[in-house]
Amino acid sequence: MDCLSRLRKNIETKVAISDEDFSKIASYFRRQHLKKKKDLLRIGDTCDELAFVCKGALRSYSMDARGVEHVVQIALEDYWMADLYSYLNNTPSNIAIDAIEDAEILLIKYNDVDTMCLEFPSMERFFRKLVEKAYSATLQRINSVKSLPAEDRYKNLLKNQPELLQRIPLIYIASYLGMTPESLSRIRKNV
Amino acid sequence: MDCLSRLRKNIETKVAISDEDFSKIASYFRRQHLKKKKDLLRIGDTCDELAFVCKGALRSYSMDARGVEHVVQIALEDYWMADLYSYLNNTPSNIAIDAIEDAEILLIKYNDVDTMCLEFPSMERFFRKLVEKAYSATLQRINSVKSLPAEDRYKNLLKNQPELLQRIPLIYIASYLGMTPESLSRIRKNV
DNA sequence: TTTTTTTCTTGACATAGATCAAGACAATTT
DNA sequence: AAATTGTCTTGATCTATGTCAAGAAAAAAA
Repeated sequence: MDCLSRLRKNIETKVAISDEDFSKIASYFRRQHLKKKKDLLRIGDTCDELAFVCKGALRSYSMDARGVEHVVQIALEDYWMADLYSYLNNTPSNIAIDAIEDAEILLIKYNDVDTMCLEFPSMERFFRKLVEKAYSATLQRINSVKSLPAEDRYKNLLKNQPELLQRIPLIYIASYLGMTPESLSRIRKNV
Repeated sequence: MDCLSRLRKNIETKVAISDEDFSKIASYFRRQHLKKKKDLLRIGDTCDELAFVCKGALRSYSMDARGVEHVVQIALEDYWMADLYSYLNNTPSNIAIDAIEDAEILLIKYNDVDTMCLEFPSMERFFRKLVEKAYSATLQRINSVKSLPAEDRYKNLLKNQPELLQRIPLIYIASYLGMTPESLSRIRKNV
């Protein structure tokens, strides 16, 4: 399936749109290919775009005082990725975004999101619902990082997002789950 | 300041509204008093309302397998609180919400949020921006729980939300920060 | 005020998970 | 195919933070 069809399908999981509206909506996006390991956003840059993953995988990560990377999010097909914090607060980003598989993405400027949402109220609704869902999932994740031992966090991922474990190197998964690769390896041996 | 004025001011930090529209918007909300320690939502119930705090303080928390409470969020005046996850997935809530200070709140049914947003596009925009901000803050929080030692998490809270430390018992703060009261006490002794 | 309950502190000890190190694979690149 | 780089595993050890216990202080209830 091509990039724009995926986008349309993704939007239509939440709101209905006409062919005519969709073609105008689509024109706000630009397509980009991102080779594995290439950056979409560097730490220190200001993020002003939102990415929709059509193919491949992106990850966002921060770096702590000792230079250790911490994976914040992993986005496979049909997921959206950005550093909202950097944009909303107009501050340099403290996270980076890169591709962990060759990726096809659609990009839209945040300013254009706002414009588009005024032009198409159903897109305003779409983004509200999209962010609501992402927000609620992230609160669940905070809760799991704080209240579950490493093994349970791994088991939950296995149950809820098995595809990640099949596609993404364990070093990234470990970091996403908030543990070291060594710990994850030992946990997997026991499960 | 009365409850509805606070609500209006909160909305107007993000979008403009006329007197006429606001009075219709206000009519979607109902006011409630919640005494300290009283529940707004119990674990296992389905959450179908969104709360705006006019006065006092709410907290949401989960309970782990051993019966230990984990504070997910603390909401002082002008903050919104709900278990979005329960509503969006129509599942029994795995978090509870109660008052940690006597509270005045405004409640609105989620279904009414959707209706209201169709009637007033600026409210759709308001909620999109509200949730965007909450989402980005929550991602930052995940990152801090995963990448910072307990002492740094405490220092960040001290810098960013000093009011919490003045008003809220440290047992809740500790849990919110993802540590035990004992650890927080020792950290505070050293800072 | 007195009593009861809740919150906070401190010490002794335990432990989940981190760190360090080294080797085995696996996947890219040349 | 060989060389290089990236990923995964395993063992030995360490450490930040948790757990348990007990008392002090503060707040709420009687």
